[in-house]
Amino acid sequence: MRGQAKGPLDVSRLDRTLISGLPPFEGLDAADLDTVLQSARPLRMEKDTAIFEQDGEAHSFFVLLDGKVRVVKSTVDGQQVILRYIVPGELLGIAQALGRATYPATAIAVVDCVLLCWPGRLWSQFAAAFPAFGTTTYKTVGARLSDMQAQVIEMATEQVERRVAHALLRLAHQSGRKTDKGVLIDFPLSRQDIAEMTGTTLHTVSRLLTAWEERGLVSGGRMQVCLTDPHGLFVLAEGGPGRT
Amino acid sequence: MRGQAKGPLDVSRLDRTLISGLPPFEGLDAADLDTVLQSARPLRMEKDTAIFEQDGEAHSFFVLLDGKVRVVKSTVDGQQVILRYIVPGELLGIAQALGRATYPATAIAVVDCVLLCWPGRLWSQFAAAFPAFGTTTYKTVGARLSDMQAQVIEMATEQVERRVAHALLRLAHQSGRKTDKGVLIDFPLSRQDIAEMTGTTLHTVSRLLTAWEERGLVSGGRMQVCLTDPHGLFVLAEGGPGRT
DNA sequence: ATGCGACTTTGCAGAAACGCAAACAGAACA
DNA sequence: TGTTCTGTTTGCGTTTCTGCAAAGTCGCAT
Repeated sequence: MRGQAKGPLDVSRLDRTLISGLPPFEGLDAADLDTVLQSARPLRMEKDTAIFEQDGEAHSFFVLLDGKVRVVKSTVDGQQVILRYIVPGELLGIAQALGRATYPATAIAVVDCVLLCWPGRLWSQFAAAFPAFGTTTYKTVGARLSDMQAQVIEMATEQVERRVAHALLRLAHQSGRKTDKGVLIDFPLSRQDIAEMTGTTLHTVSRLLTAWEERGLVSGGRMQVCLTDPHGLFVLAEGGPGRT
Repeated sequence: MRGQAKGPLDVSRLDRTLISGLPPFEGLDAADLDTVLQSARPLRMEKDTAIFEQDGEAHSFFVLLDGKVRVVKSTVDGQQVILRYIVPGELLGIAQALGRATYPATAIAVVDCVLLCWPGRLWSQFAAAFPAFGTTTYKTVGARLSDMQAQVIEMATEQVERRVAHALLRLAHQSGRKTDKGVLIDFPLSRQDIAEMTGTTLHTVSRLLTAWEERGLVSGGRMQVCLTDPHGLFVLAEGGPGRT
């Protein structure tokens, strides 16, 4: 079992410092945190396993402590769309907060992950007992609504090249790690994944990335993307003139 | 001043029956409704005027009592995208509920409208005093998040013809009126509007509609669309075989 | 070391949709 | 009753992007 010796992340004994810094629990004092933790259950998910599935009964909600999670929705005819990536500290599976009985999407561990998990019925209790928790959750939902609206607008008004550039910049911003080569997107990411984020095909993504690599904007690799010139990519993503 | 003699919609004296049946106020008793109404201000908006503007200070939230409202977002370079249409009984401008200080989009009266309006700071008071109000609001937000996700998926996976068909079916479902010719979309709707809902151009929409008219699926008119064969359109929107 | 499976690249043909431009139609207004 | 303005149609050339096919590459397991 790997991921066991992951530095400070020992969930064998739930300590309030695990969650004390996280946005959803901001404004809760030590006693509150302990209460919350008492009903929490730690959870390890291996890479490429599903944390919950679209249309499955929404039995629990989660906080991601470590790792990366991909939120995917599938169409009836089997196509997939990646709605967002979740990074440590974020809530996921909060169907309850929205009055839903089933999960609207599937969540998949992109790497080995550590989460905390609560029974869904506790959500309303937490929200009632700790107003700050409810408030920040709803802010999160509001932020996700904003994100989705932004994505709709992007897909409606921008063409593929810029959409892909934007997607990479967002990922780099969210999960980028500075290296000597540039900003590396810090989890395995295939061309297919990028295609599913931007509503295009892996072919087009591949062509774009090779073109960009020739222009020195990115450097690739199998399941791996590194932005060698983030600013150049930004110029391309915003109104910059196309290729000259 | 038109719209004045609009049947039962007399807002000169605010009566609790104005809002008693509406989803956001479900579960409030007569006294609660009166309390809510005491701080409400009725508002008439003429056709084509803005109820609130994108990035403007979120001073108020609203309930639409009569009319139709278009929610629009503009990009930096002036392109517009129609995010949704609001029908009577729905809340709008609930930026406060999401912890936002400014409106994320512009709302425009598509026809002459009647609304109720409350100062934004009252939102949290209402939510605290009338839990049902808060809960249903959040369900609304959740539903809108779902809608947006669905739209992202649609734009990512379906091509223009189907997107337009879906958009028309949604509008017909939301605001359709049965006539002898079929289901008429009950407010002025230009080709350009349809284009802005679906992320395409008015040219393409026009071409599609004429093609459909020839196949007997819709019948057009200036600022007006009528679905003469909703089921045929549905078949086209879902996986049905393209033109034979 | 070798073979398998996955991810990736690349070429080419063709479809989908755009962009421009011009003509057209209908409503509103004077 | 004309005139203007806004919305609509339509043709044509062009770009963008897809879809398919085939080959290449890399990591991993045996």
